[in-house]
Amino acid sequence: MLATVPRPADPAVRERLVDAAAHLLAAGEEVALRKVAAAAGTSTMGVYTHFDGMPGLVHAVRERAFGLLAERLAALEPTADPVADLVASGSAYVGAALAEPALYRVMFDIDARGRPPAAASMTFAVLVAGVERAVAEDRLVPRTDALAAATRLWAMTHGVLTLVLAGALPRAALDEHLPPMYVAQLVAWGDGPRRAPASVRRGWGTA
Amino acid sequence: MLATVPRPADPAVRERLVDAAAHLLAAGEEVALRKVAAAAGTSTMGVYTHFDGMPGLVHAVRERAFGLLAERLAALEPTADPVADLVASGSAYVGAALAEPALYRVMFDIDARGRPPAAASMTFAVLVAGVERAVAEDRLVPRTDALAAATRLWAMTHGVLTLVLAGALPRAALDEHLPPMYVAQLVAWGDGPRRAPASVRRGWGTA
DNA sequence: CGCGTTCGATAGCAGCGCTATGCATAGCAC
DNA sequence: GTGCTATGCATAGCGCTGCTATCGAACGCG
Repeated sequence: MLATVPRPADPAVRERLVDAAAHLLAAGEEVALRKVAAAAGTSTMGVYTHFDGMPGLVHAVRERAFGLLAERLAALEPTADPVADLVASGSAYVGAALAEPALYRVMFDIDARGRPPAAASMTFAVLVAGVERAVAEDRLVPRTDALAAATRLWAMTHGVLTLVLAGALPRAALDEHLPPMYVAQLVAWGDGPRRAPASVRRGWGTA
Repeated sequence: MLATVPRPADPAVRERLVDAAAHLLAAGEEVALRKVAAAAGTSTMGVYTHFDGMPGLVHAVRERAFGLLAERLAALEPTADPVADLVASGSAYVGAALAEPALYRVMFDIDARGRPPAAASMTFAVLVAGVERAVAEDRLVPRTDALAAATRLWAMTHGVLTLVLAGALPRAALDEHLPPMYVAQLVAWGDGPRRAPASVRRGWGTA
């Protein structure tokens, strides 16, 4: 039958391709097949042996970006105040996006049909853990589970961020709106639970 | 000097080009120069005489899309409850985006260097008017001006929406998260004003 | 009517992602 | 060590992209 063993692909080439793509992205240049290959010191075929064409390469870049973001968030030192820590986490998230806007765009590219990379859930897990800690210390509005609260914080941050990156809102909107949004969303300043009226509760997505 | 008058460009061609582009977008097909020109029954040059190349055509499509969205929102009949009207407005916004996801993507394409089209501010103005009405009837959290509240509602909706469109959140997230987010953000269920602690107030965007 | 000016059609260019082909090489059998 | 095989990687080419140079035709005015 099959007697011999295939020649292994060079992992360094793969690494260099992802590096090159990320570098082009950070430099604001277009991430094109020939450019990436040239910058990685290889030929265009490497993108097809190591990845599944350009979409595969971009997916790898997103994977790495989410991994780095998760590390960055997990590296934040927790303080005595879990709510302040959530805010710091959000601030770090925004800071990372502003530092490399093109990378953030690719990470959440709406056209990316492929499901978000595995590392994305790791990033989200960091946020959920922070919310759970705040819940454990009774700092949040009751009746809101950690997963839902984390999702909402994420969506709010992402919403303001993308509008700023798209130029629809000025950069100052981040400082102006995100803090009060966070507060209104999750912090209970000593008062009780609230319920939404029925008119607010239905008719959003699936009609 | 100049004695004669230039031959006028046919406005119908321009119209047909925008139509064709929007139709391709709605059909999920790629909006390519030759496809648009063929669908509009003209040549590729029309895109350069009526617009400034493909980016210009796309800009025109966004302009039209924002205009239609503004009309759609303004057409909602106001009820006695301004807060419920705001919710209905948000629901209509989400419905429009879900009906034509590709169009919504183009409208808020983060790569669009050109500033958002003029019609976008008209769409936003409808939302601001709704919030102002709620403010006038004392239905909102005090200390929040209408412009800021409208911006936050917009950002929240846009955030959840884009995450859903990107596949990062299930479609059910719209129904699950947006209503409580709206409520937490703007409705005062009979209690007083709140203030964010200093730790939450700084360090977001511009550090 | 004739003129000037612009529209819009055609052809070609550089670049894109992708694939078919060819060669060199890494690993196993002996 | 030697031969074989399967794979990684390089090259060339295809069909497509947006864009531009060129040119004939249509229009409005004097």
